[in-house]
Amino acid sequence: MTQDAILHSLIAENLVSDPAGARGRLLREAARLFRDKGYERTTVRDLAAAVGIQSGSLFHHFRTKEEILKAVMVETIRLNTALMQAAMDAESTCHGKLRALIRAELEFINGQTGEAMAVLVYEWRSLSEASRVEVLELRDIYEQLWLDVLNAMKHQGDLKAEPFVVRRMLTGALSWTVTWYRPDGGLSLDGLTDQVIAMMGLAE
Amino acid sequence: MTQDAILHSLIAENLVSDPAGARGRLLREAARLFRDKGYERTTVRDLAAAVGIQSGSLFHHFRTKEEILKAVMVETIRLNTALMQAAMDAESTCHGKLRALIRAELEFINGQTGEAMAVLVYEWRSLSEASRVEVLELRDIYEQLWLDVLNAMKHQGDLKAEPFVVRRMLTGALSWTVTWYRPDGGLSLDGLTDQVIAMMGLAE
DNA sequence: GTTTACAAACCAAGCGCTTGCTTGGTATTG
DNA sequence: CAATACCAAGCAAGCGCTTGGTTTGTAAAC
Repeated sequence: MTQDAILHSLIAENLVSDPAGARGRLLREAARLFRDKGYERTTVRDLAAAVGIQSGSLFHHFRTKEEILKAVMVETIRLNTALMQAAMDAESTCHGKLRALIRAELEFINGQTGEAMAVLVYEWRSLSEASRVEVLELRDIYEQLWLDVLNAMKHQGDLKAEPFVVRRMLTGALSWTVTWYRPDGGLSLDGLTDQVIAMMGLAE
Repeated sequence: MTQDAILHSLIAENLVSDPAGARGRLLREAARLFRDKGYERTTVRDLAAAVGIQSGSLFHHFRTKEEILKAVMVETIRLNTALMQAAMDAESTCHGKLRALIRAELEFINGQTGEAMAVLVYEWRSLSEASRVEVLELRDIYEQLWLDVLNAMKHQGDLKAEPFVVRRMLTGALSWTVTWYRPDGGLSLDGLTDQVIAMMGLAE
């Protein structure tokens, strides 16, 4: 299944919004604004202007501003979990799977869904308690993909540190790339993935 | 020089505020509130209430709310740069220096200055352009300490990846610990430092 | 050792503005 | 001809910050 096929099957199941639709376009703009200015600094007037409607009209699509934030996060996790699962399944060895996970997450963070990923990582404080629970449940599924691979590597002796610590370190390290890495610079995404593998002393 | 001696010499030079004074106490509470709720969600009324004064009285000490944020950041960098320099100077080998840097940064993030460090890392978007320049200048000094050590290790062959990439990965990984690591749990700060070294394949 | 002078620290009140959101009505679409 | 999508206007609340006046700490003057 191609990335595009995965996206469209999720759209068909109503798990993510069609980026071409009104709702999808709003979520895309919202992600960009939330990342650039932060959720609190982004006003409903900003959001409305970004898609060319009046601020009041937003509330036909979402009951509250926070619901927009939650939707950005939920849809992003759903899509990226599916994409990541597919990327991992294509590999046979643990080493290959780990590389696929790192590569995929770097792509999420620095590619098309980058705005939304940054929001997911850095704006969870702005979620209400209820929304937080909902988002965390989805995140646990995503995280389990990582832990399964890292645990296997630990058993094989390829990994010296504790898997859950390593995953958390990688979460921080990879998400932080959004603040400094530019895909159009001298370092490609594959090159960046190589650097992470090398930093972990796993290069062949 | 002990950590306490370093702190007091900086206070004497008027580079950081005495934590016992009115200004110091406010900055401490501000750091806590900014970390817990974010800068935007924290109101001047929150800040004033935290130190037991009226909101308007804040503006005798700081001209704007943003000046409070800047002060938290600037004073934190100044203190931590001095502490880190001292921790590094106490080591002779590159490996020892790197461990000291990692250990020190983990301490900054998860210790007493933890609130302020989290603000420094995650709230820079709320700074005005002018303040940002000022803070970045101080940060460059701090970062150079890391790069010097990592460059030396690269030359010695202990490090396979690019120093500037490694530093940025470590920045993300270490600062992210604030979201999950609890010093009173089963893992000590030294243990956590060991995990980082092990993850980099540098354990002996 | 009391008085006087003065600045720093603070309070009570509130101004002007922006915020998220509501309302009542009008196009547009199937 | 209903449902959906939207607009124009604005409300109530909360925001950063200002203002005019009072308390408090301190140190010289008597």
